[in-house]
Amino acid sequence: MAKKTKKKGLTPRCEDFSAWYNEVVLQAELADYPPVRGSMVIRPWGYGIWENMQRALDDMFKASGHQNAYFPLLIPMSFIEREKEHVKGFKPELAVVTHAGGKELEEPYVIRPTSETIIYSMYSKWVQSYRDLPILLNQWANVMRWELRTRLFLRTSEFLWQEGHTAHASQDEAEEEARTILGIYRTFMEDWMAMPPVTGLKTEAEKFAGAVRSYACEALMQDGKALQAGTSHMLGQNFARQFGLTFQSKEGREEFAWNTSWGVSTRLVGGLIMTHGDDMGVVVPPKLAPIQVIVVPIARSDDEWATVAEKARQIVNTLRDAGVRADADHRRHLSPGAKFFEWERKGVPLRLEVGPRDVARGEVVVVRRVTAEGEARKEAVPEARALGETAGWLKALQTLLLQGARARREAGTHRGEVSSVEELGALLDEGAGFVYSGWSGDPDVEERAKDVRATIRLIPDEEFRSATAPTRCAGGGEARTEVVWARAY
RNA sequence: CGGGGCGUGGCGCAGCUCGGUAGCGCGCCUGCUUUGGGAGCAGGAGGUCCCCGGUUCGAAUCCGGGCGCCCCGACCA
Repeated sequence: MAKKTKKKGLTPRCEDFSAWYNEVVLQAELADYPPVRGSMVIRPWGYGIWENMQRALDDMFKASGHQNAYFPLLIPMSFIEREKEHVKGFKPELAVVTHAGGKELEEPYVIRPTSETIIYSMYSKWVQSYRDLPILLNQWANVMRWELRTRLFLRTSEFLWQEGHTAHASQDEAEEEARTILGIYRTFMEDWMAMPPVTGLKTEAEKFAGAVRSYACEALMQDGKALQAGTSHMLGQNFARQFGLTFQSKEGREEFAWNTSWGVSTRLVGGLIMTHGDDMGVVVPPKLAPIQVIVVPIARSDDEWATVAEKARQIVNTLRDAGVRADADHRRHLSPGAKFFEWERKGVPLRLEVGPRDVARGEVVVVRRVTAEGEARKEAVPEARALGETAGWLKALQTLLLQGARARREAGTHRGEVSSVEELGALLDEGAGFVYSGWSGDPDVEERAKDVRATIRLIPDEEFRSATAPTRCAGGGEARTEVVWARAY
């Protein structure tokens, strides 16, 4: 059996993480390559995960006072060009529509790489007075950034995301909004994805093009690389100035509004894979799994099949009534073993096996996709108990995944004095993921750190900072702040 | 954008050096037997060999040109 597993299994993560990732995405049927370079088809299993992410996030946005809206795919080129830093950041990766209706357009349209410009131009129409503020909108959309090097979910030319865009009457309020959203992202990543990020502020070099400040969630993947998983920007009045987004204040003065924008994308699916996946395949946290419990009937004769299939249906119905996303695999042309492998590859958290023996004994065999230390992977339990405890098992699995990811993040975090770029590079070479160090604030250090492929991921928020602040700097100079270094996706 | 690799049934590949009937594994279809960790046997379907041009009696194979994709590095959610 070991031989067979080896033959049909995935490239082990320790051997080639990148190959493992590509294989797992294809073999778990999360996504596939379409005939268009750099883009992807998200298959039902992958899209199901994304839909669950969307639902959770959407609920959180709504609960915090945001509404959804939709803005156009095409943006006049002149809009993108209006904010100086913004255009600098995006110009190289724009896809431009120059022809339509059989004619060359007078002004080309860009396919949105992000929607700040068109949205704030609309806000300027809608806002006259401070009474019209704040505007708290979000849109679920696709965007396009012409990427040179792409990877399924992690970086594709077209991707799906949500982009929130808000306008406020004061800087404080905008600042608070940006921080609130960062908190929502963090909560979502921890509670739903079981992917605990570090949060903080981006450096000038790493911030969003056009923003005053960018905040981000950075998660540590199993291979020790950091993934920027969500960003929230305080845009100041940069866009408001360019698009005439003004309002009359209580005092009667005309003022520019303060904006924020924030987003997470289908990249999160990639993060999920690289956080929890193992050499058998994907592991989907129960709260995001399109199918939480897969019931596999096992039978020899047609008679047996009739019995177990009926039992499987009953179990599925009972679980569904209890709010569990359950399904049964009634395909008869596949052996049970083949089904086991398939659903494990796809990362379904729990499997219930129902064979003639089990039915006779009033039992089912429960199999966990991941187990805690000392916990049985497979056990036969009375059917009634299984049905009663499924919700609890799923909850425990969710917790277990978060604990595991937390432990890996801690194990991959290096704290202590780092006094040179070379030392930083050595630490990363030795397997460190997040390296905390002091920083002088000099962008030149960031430039030099590129030699060891390291970037400052964040100036971490208070709770992530080291107990004793570092005194030395990764790149020389006086330590003014603590930063988190990593090699990043 | 630089470097590397690859384009041959749905997928993974061999064949190419040395030109001559297009092959293997998996998958797929049919039938029978199976089913508690990737089922077995028998029969069967399925190909503009990436494209264009050249050489040749004859090109998957040799020559020229193009296109596409994947992987590794610099920039980016």
